[in-house]
Amino acid sequence: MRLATWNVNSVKARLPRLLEWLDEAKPDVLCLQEIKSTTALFPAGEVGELGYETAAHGEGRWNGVAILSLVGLENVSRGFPGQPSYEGETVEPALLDEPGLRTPEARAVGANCGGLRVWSLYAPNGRTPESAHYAYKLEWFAALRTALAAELEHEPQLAACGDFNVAPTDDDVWDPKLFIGSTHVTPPERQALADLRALGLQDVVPTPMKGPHPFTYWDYRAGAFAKDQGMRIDLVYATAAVAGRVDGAYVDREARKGKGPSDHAPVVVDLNLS
DNA sequence: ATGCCTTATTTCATAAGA
Repeated sequence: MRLATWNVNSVKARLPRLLEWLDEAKPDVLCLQEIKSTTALFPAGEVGELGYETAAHGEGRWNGVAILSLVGLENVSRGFPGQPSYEGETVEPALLDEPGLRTPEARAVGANCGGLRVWSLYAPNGRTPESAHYAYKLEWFAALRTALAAELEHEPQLAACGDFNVAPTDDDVWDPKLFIGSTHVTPPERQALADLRALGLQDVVPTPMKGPHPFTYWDYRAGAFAKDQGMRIDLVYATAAVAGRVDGAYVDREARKGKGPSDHAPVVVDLNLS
């Protein structure tokens, strides 16, 4: 089974490249993040022509996740139990009773695909360590840990894939000195990843294909991709039963090149599942 | 040090991303 995860930064803007990539890489299961589309407007018909079933979970302008599968798509979960809503200082108290405002953001969708329990996850950015968004990010990870712990009681083959918005180590950012004081590298964020690994999930580190670091994200600005000034924040966290069946894993940096790319590259994991 | 790009939207300006 070929499993992949890709933050596409708008499925609408990326649709030609998504279809091209599906046709070329032929993942059996693809987790998408930042679809920036409603569930209804996801181009399920277009990917369906390539044989993919779709489980989309979107909200419109921001966020949004999906799973595409050639090998079945069952027990779809939109969001996870206990997933927090953002209730930061930017929400007017008088609006807190508005329907929808406190609905959890579309940051998680799960499904069973060909014997594998798959999650497509888009962690909150956090903005700055002082921000309410940062506290929300840590709450989100804590709730995710609880939800995954419950599933792991009965799902030995599970892969939590997506844009975790945390670089696990200093080797996962192009210049650690420049990230001092920034989100994505703080000890509490890295501890949140360690807490997920403590559930028995293993970080499936991909091969970079070029250069020493398997970065998965490069800023659009300042020629960051050409200078390989990136970060590894798109991760596949797999149970031992899955991680022990990895035949290979790589970052498809070709997908970051050319006209109209996402700022993230896909991570591809080949599994030899029983 | 923001914002050297890019996206979507209550669009010709803003919010957000990481």
